[in-house]
Amino acid sequence: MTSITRKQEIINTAALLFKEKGFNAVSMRDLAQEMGIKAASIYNHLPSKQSILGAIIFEVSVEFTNHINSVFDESRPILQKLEAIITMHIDLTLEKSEFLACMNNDWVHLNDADKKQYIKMRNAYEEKFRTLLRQGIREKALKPIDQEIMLFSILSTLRTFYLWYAKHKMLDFEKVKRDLCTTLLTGVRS
Amino acid sequence: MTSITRKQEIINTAALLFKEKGFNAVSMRDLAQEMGIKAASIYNHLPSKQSILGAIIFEVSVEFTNHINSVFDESRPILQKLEAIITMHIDLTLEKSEFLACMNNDWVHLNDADKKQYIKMRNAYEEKFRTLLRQGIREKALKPIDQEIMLFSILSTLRTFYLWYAKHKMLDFEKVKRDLCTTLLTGVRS
DNA sequence: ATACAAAACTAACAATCGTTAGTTTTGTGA
DNA sequence: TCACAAAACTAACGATTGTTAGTTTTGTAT
Repeated sequence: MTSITRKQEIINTAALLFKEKGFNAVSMRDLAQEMGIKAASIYNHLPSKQSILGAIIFEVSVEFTNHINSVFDESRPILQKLEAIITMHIDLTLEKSEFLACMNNDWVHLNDADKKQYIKMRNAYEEKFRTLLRQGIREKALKPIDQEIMLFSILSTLRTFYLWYAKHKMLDFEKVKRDLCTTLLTGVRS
Repeated sequence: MTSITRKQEIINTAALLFKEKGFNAVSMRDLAQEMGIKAASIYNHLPSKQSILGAIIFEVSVEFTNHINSVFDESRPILQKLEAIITMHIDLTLEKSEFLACMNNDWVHLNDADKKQYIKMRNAYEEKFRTLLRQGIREKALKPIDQEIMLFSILSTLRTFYLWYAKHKMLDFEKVKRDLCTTLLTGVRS
């Protein structure tokens, strides 16, 4: 199975380059050079440039979907569920920050079919999140604030966490997790 | 002065297109077509494609810099200053969301000189923000949480607020402002 | 009506893009 | 050693890119 490995190598390298320059600013020749081969050789492993982007994005978006679904179905207090989701975002950021960056910035450049599916998955994810927030408000665990603003505020922080991670090379992972949970859930004001 | 007006028209149109497809996915011919002219005609008003991007980005980044500087120098309680900054971000999002989108997504594609200057301004902005947070912690107005996490959490929400605004056509502006301040400062937990 | 500048045009350039076809090299198992 | 597949290569294609040069149209003030 050296083929799958080679294919995955290309995808990983592409994610790295896409993160730094953006999908459209990276040519197949750039990617090939980074791999130490010629551009045409890439097509022995993958059918198109857009398919590489698709592979990158779905690799993480599927993970997000699976994780929120399993958390959603557990029977735990709301606040613990929210903490679990936040932790999951942080974990994924640590191990696949380039993939997350691509997903955030370059999903617009997916082909029509992939884009449609991605948006569908993202909407489903947000809907699960919204449901949890609604439940939290109903149970008086959360403030009666507009759920959309809550959702947006938390998600935008989690989604761009990879930018922050790139700068601060994560000294104490457990403290970061704790502080971020505190900030997002109970705010900064004392 | 119809020249300045025409130039600004091109810049505004470019911001709109760049927001939707990204800098590299918009050709000069795309932009020209949107203006109802030919690509070459654009060069009567602006020297290059990158200069358009520069004009867009510095138009807003200068505004951000000026506003935080004036808030910084006022003598008001910390929490009021933070609220003023949040409000400023919301206001700028309302009136110039395309410009903000370009700044967030496409600053990487500035030419070297412009990019250097942009990063410098952004760092200065963040440093002022950090100083305010530090002061807030010292005065016990804010929780003794890692300042970098506070800074990142608040800024990432404010910076991507334009994404949210695009979806929810802002029914009650004052309520949105209030709820966002509450969420960012005191959190969602009741 | 004339003069002049603003702003559009046509035509083309060199470079680069994603991709294909066909061929050669490399590595592995029988 | 032979066969075969994996994975690289060369060469080229048609399209598109940002940009330039030179020319014509449009609008305005005298």
